[in-house]
Amino acid sequence: MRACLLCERTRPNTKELLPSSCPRTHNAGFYRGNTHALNRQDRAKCVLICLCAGARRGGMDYSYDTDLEELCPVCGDKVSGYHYGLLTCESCKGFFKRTVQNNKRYTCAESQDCKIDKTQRKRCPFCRFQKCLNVGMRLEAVRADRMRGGRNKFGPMYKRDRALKQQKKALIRASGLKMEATPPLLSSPQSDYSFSTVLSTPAPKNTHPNIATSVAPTDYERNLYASSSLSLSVPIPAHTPLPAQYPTYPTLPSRAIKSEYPDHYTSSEHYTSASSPESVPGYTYVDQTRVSTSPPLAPPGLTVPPLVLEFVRCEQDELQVQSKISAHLAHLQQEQNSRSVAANQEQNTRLAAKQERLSTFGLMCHMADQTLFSIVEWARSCIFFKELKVSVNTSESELKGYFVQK
DNA sequence: ATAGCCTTGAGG
DNA sequence: CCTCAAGGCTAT
Repeated sequence: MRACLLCERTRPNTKELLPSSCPRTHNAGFYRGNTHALNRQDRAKCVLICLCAGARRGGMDYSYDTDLEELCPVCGDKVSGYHYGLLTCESCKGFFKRTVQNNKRYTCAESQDCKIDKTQRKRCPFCRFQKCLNVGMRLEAVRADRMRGGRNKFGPMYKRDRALKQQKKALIRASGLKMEATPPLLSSPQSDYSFSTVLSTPAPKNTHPNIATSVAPTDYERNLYASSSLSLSVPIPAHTPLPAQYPTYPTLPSRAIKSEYPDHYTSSEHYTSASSPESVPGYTYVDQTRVSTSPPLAPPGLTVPPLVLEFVRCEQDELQVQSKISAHLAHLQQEQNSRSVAANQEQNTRLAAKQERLSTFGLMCHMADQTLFSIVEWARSCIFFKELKVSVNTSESELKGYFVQK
């Protein structure tokens, strides 16, 4: 018997139960030989329990890095780790795996807009799987060969996402300590920068017609899309905008990996004749390690300026932004495919070719627009934007009219 | 069918 | 050797 690395209570060195000390984690399965190697979620449980019992190891506080506040973007349940591209709960992980591995097809008895939350997630597998895809779960992360263990190509993405979240936490925690000592400078109702607040702030009801109206938003989603009161959000195609049963994603020529399941989830054959074989998209994986590095962590004791905190608060979750962009690009590509087919049907006349060029140019303009809107949205979500004075030459209504129009 | 727990194994 | 995200197993 040796002491637990975390709570210093005795533990067995073989796989046997030790129910009297740490009932949820000191049991079989959480050990590996003599190493007492807990994975993150188990460590989180153990730390939580041990903290509740007043345990500390070497005076160190283990209340950080529990991730317990994170909610599954599909059903709002507690996440258990990164699964198929993003942080999800264990049940949605299993559901997604079963669906893809067994090539399941579901139908919705209602109007494909069922609410998916922890208590109702079993009701409609169609809408649940739809939501899995919409929030960004990746089909290609399900292995066709069913090989266990190891790592996939999403590792760097998970790592970077985790690092970003840790940095946010560190900044927020640092600010929380400083904020306790000094009165808040900001008059915003969201001037509480505690971790739990940032992750699950109850937000105003989403007003965007394309976002989460067909699938009821969880707290997680409400937080994600809460930044804008005007309709500046990049729309997420929910159920109807995409022709396929489930959304499709664009293929990029480099660093693109395709789902190992060449199935109906990616195909649009049932819904449109516009798709050529090469237009049936795969799934794009962007190597996040190539993206420029994030600002460094705030050293302990450093006072973080409120402005920096405000920018951090406004920053959207990277994986969510990615999935939004992917979904939108898919929609654009679908439009383009339709136009291409229309052009072919006109026997490749010069007029059709010209139309094709124009549509491609239009697509590019559209993408540039969306990029600009995203930047504007980010800027608008800062409370400092609201404090800006409207210039003499431009009335506030004109400005707002511009943004609403966009 | 679901969901929680367990095993596996590449990569760090 | 450890981590953790895959797949597998199984009670419900």
